[in-house]
Amino acid sequence: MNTLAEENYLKCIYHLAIDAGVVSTNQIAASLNTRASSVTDMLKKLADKALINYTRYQGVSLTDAGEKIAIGIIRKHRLWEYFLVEKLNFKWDQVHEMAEEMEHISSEELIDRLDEFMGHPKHDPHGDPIPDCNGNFKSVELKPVSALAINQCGVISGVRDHSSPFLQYLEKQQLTIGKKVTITDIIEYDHSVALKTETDKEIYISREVANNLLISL
Amino acid sequence: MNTLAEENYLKCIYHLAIDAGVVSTNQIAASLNTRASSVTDMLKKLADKALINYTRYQGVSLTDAGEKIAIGIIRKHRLWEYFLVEKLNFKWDQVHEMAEEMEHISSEELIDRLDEFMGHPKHDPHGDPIPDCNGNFKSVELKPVSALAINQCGVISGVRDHSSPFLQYLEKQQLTIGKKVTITDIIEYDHSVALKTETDKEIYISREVANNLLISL
DNA sequence: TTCATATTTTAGATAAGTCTAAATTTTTTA
DNA sequence: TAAAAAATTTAGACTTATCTAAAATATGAA
Ligand SMILES: [Mn+2]
Ligand SMILES: [Mn+2]
Ligand SMILES: [Mn+2]
Ligand SMILES: [Mn+2]
Repeated sequence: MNTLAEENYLKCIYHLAIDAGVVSTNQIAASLNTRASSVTDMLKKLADKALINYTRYQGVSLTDAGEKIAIGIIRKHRLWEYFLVEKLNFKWDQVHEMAEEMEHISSEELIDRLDEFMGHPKHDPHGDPIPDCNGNFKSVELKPVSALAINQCGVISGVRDHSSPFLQYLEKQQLTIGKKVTITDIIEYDHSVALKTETDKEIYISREVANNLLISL
Repeated sequence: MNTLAEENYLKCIYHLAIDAGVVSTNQIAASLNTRASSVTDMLKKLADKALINYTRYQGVSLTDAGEKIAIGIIRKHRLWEYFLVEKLNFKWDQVHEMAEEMEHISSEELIDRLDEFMGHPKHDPHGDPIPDCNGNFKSVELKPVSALAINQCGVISGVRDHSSPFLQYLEKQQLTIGKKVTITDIIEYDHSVALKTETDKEIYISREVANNLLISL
């Protein structure tokens, strides 16, 4: 099978390609905290294994085989995150690093049984969709709070920033996945936003937070 | 922390030292399916880290620090095996290889919460004791069936051979952990043994099986 | 006790994954 | 469109963990 490093590169390329399509060497290097020269070395190896489409200086994309592997790893990552939160009572800001290790446990049968044990969850603790055992998942179009207008309402369904400080902040504000919110005000001056929760509590968030908090309408 | 290879060496030395005290280079090489020269290289590294006591040509033993790490890995291995059998419904012959990977997941908090989630089990699916979060466990003195006399009885509490074929065979014979058995006959000619279960079913096992099936009296 | 054999260590290579520094190619800017 | 800047690749080196072959040490049988 594939090494841990190869799996991490494939997953990284998959995530970067969601916005960009073709992914550059420097993007990968930045995302994996490594050097561009190291990335080039690995790209050659992945291209030899037919997991990416790669032409020198032109960036890369995943082949179908590469994408399948990447989605498999993401499935494992998200299922383990769900397990850690739902069964072991970790907070949503504590699980990512552990899942980074657990996503490389190789057994497919293990992950399928874990999936079944937890009742085939559709979303991980951060609202991201969990691919099924065939790699299928539907991604709902989400909008950042910053893209909404006054009086629009929706359900908190995802985050753009997965960092611990951001997630902890959201939890303290009770802005967690599944909560229904309505935009009550948008301050022109600094683009900060006022929200109302179901319990009519009013919460003010900065433009930065509004950019990273995703809503389904 | 320690690399995966280092952890595997420490665990291996721990297991070999249970019988022998001091462990030889060749024993480790045989157990890890590697070459004596590779073992020597690693022993130097582990000695530098003060995890083993090592003098050239004289074999090795674990230091307290090394033993603590080894027991921690064994704790993880056995807890994951328990999880796989009790929560994910794997058979006892299917879990060892998966646990070999999972025992290297680093988080201590994860394993402590897993332990709690499962109600602090005392033994893994093969009857081996699970160390607690301080590394403590009591190992009961077990005897192979081959060491018992006619009419002696006891409870199946462990196995010496953890291979899939052996465990599958035992399961088919319903000779599983916790079953109470009584020796009804010992054939002088080939040292095979006849056992009686609680349900008065009579089972004949070879000397080899009798050697690998452990009983607590 | 001595020598043949077994065990262990050393020497020198290899592969994976990473790095720095230099060379090359592409892109931008003037 | 030609130089400057940025991006990418190549060259060569390092670390970890492995290997084979040769050398060193220990062991045990005569
Ligand atoms: Mn994550
Ligand atoms: Mn997640
Ligand atoms: Mn095991
Ligand atoms: Mn076990």
